[in-house]
Amino acid sequence: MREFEVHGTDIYVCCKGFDLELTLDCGQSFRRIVNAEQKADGVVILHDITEEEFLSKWDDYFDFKLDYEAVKAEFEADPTMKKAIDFCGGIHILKQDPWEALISFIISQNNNIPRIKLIIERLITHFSRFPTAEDLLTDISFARLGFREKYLKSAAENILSGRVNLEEIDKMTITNSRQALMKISGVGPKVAECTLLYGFHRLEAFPRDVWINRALDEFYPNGFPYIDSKYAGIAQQYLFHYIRNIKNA
DNA sequence: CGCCAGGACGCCC
DNA sequence: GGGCGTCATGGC
Repeated sequence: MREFEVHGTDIYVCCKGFDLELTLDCGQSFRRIVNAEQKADGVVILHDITEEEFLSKWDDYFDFKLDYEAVKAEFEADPTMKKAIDFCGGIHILKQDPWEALISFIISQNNNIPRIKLIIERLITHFSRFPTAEDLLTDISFARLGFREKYLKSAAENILSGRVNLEEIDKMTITNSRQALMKISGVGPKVAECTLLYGFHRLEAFPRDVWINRALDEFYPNGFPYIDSKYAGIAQQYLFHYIRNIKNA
């Protein structure tokens, strides 16, 4: 749980263990939408916002109200998770816009993070905003999406027709929400899971990408002990960042 | 030249 | 149900 103070147009937030840069650049988000800086351990300044904006938006975006120290304590009984948490336990799971998470993770498939960021940057530069469904139905060949272009158009069509309704998905059981998202061509189990975790903040969602599968094969040949935790997605994020970065260290 | 990147699809058996 | 080639693009 966080505490905060208002200083003019800035908000000072103190949230034990939180690491801003790690959270923003650990592969869950592909663009920076906040003007903020880390001042000390767990202390962050959010610039140019009001208290109302903090409480209605950024407090949820950064998931400041969940007690991550308690969540981590649950996972630390496992030696590999202990190492991962020591390495990157400052990560919070961002609560991003569901539409943006959906589109971003469709782009992410069989792609690398720098190029995902580049493609999203091209789209935003062209449309002067994160692309809407209508935007995506125009000529977007400039973005050089490759085979993913048709998948973005499928997403846009399904949203505009109402066949896929993000507001309804938000209220569904996770099993039904997975099924609903996968009605979009180009959305399989992994993209659906990422959309649920990072867009709908379903912290029990557990995306399995190539890195997580490597980590599971290497460290958990008999199964991941926290796969059914209500916070499995948080454990997944620690493991993901750990396995990706420890190898080249 | 090859292999890989926060996968999904279509086709095969 | 599982296995495998293919799909654009770009970095190394």
